Parts: sequence; structure tokens; C-alpha cells
Amino acid sequence: MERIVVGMSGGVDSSVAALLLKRQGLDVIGVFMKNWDEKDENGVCTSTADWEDVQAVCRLIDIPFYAVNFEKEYQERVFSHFLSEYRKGRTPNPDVLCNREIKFKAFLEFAMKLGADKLATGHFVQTEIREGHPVLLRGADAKKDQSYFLYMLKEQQLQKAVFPVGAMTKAQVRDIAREHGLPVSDKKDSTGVCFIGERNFRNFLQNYLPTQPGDMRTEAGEKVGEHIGLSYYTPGQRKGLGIGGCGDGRSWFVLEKDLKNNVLVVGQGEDHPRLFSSHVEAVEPTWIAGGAPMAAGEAYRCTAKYRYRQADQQVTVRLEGDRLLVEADEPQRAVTPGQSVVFYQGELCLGGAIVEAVEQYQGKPDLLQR
RNA sequence: UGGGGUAUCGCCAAGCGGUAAGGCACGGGACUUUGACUCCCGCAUCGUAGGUUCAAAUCCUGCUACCCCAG
Repeated sequence: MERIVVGMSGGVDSSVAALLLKRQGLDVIGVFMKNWDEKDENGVCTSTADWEDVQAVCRLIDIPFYAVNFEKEYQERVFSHFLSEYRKGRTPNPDVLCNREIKFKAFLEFAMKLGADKLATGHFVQTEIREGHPVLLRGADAKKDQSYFLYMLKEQQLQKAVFPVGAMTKAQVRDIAREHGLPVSDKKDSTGVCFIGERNFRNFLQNYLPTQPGDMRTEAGEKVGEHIGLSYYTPGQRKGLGIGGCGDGRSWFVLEKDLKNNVLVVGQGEDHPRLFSSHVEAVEPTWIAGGAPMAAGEAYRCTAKYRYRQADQQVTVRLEGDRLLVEADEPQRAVTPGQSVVFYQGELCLGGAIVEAVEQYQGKPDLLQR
């Protein structure tokens, strides 16, 4: 009988994933991962409650369960990089790394040691074998599709992965959970950095990053406020600037981080032209199915997401050496260095890359024409 | 020092005798497996002390603060 380890978070999705596999008559083992050992702002270790939910669900559907700890791996492979990016003034996405390094590497290896053939999770994505190779497809529930977070996986990782709820909608998943009386059927979806959870992000970062106060200035150089350290802000951000009353009365947004002068450049209006860009240089491209889908130099058409849950954007991508030049048909708002741009061809998730540099929408040369 | 002006929520700002608009900021919530964005809700008795009036932020007087002009 095929043995499958299910990564269980204590949420509805992974609980239902385990349930479905069990009902298929497979040899299912539930495993809870603990990768972050710290109390939240209220001094409560939320992972404890999640672990209890996992146990309750596993007992109910009658599968064995374990907990593993990858705190060390998470620190070394995800969190250290996360902090180093912030120190450089960039805005990383720790969860895409977490999937590549922890869930589908360290944890996958652990599952294999338990004698598993496959590793299942509650992600809303689907896989398929095309021409003998596994590919990643969007989840059936467009509103919940999580392929954005899994674009860094490689074929070898995907090969071992199973996504039991990927073909369902969130509503269906909850229905199934209710039908079977799972105690987590109405549990709120978790958000926040994976394993670290929801918390005041600025306060959280302050535990790890130095504060280096400086000025907030307009493009013209007029000082309109003070910041606590450029690491604490990200392009397009509105909340937390604390500027009110001056200028034309509209809201202020972060336009740019001037690391050299430790100045946060801000501007007014959610439609400020400096907030938009069409050309992006992205690095560290990773492709799920083997190599790049386009030939070097070729202008390749596909769609892309510059952030999770963004509607598909039509883009032209060109591979130049080890970097990618991405031109969007429509100007994109607040594309951010350190974040990921993920590519799709229809339902197929091709892979993605890390935004390195952004060229402003107006008055810049066409990257793809060079 | 003389003359003039202004004082309304953290900031900007309506109100001009009838019982405090709005924007920004901020707080809370929603949304969300990153960070952001977005949406919803909340948020002042009017510098101070008196007076006039049925009724004052709105009129009068004193005080205080700030600004401008003069010198």
C-alpha cells in the first residue's frame, strides 16, 4: 500500500487533505512541523493550539501522527536570508523559500525516511504529468490558487508531491470538513509569514533589524517626515508613514528607498506616476519543468503575477544570460525588489524569478528593444 | 513698545447666532499562507476667563499664545 506523509498545519486544508487520502485507503501519516519557537505578542505560542488541532484531526480520521522540528533549518535556510534581504533594503518573500527549502526539501526528506512514497500538503495547486514530466498547475479555486508560492519547486520535488485539495474550491473543502465533523472546519484561514504567523510586522522586524532613522522627502527634496530605517518600508506602502496635513491633502506613499542617503522618497496620491513601472529586471529564474521555456533572446509571451493573488498580467519576457527582462503590457504598480514575479502559460505555472531592479514607467528606454 | 491679524481633532481645513463638514494621520476590523495595496468602521464641543442671548465655535470684554507691519 502506498504510504503518504501529510504535512499538517492544523488548518482545514491540510486536515481535509489527510482525510481524503485516508478515505482512498492509503497508508497516511500526519506530520506537524514546528519551525519557529516564539511566543506571539500576547505571549501565546499559537503553534501549540495548531498542534492540538492536528492531533484531534488525526485521531478522528484514525491516522498516526508526529511532530517534527525544523527550527534550525528554517533559521539557516530561510530566515537568515530573509533578514539579509531586509538589511539590503529589499522586501523578501520568505514563504517561497520556505516551500523550496523546508516543506519540499527538509520535510520531504523526513517523509522519505518514514518510508513514504509521496508527500501531501493542503496547498491549492494541481499537478499533472506532461510528456513524462510533472508540471505545476494553478489550483482549481482561482481565488485560492497558491502556485505563486510554489514556483521555486523543481521537477524532482514536484514528483513526490500530492495536493489532494488542489482540484477543489475552498468552500468544498470546508463542506467536506463539516460533513466529517472535523474540529477545524470553521477555523479561520491562517495568514502571515508561514510558521511565524500573524503579528505586527514592524515590531517583529525590530527584534532583528537595527533602526537607522532618516528623512522622508518628496521627489523635490522637501522633508515631510522621518523614518525609522529604510528596511521597515516597502515601495507602494501607505500605512505607517505618519505624514498628514501637508501637500495637497492626499495620502502619501513610498516611492523609493534611497539607501545611499538613507532617505525614504515619498509622494502623494495612489496613482503617482513613480509608483508604476513596465520594465523589470529579474534574477535567479527557476523553471519547474527543466530549462527555460524560451530561447535566449526570444521575446516570449505569457502572463505573470508580480504578487500573490494579483490578476494575470500580460507580459513579454526575454532571457538574457542568467537574468530576465520582463515587460508588462500594462504598467504595474509598486513592483518591489526582492519579491517574486511568477510566470504562467494558461493554467500552467512555468516558474518565476526575483525582482532585482525596476525601471520607471515613463521616459525609460525599452529594455526589450536593446 | 505702538498698530493690525489669527487662535476649531496629531496635521490641513469648513463653519459667520441655532446646537462641530471633509481630507490626511492614527486606531480597530475585513481581505490575505510574504511584504504591501484595497475595503469597512471609529475618531474634537471649538486657546482661556467672563458677558450678551431662549440659544454662541460663531457677538462683546479681559487674559494667554502665535503671526505680520512699524520702529
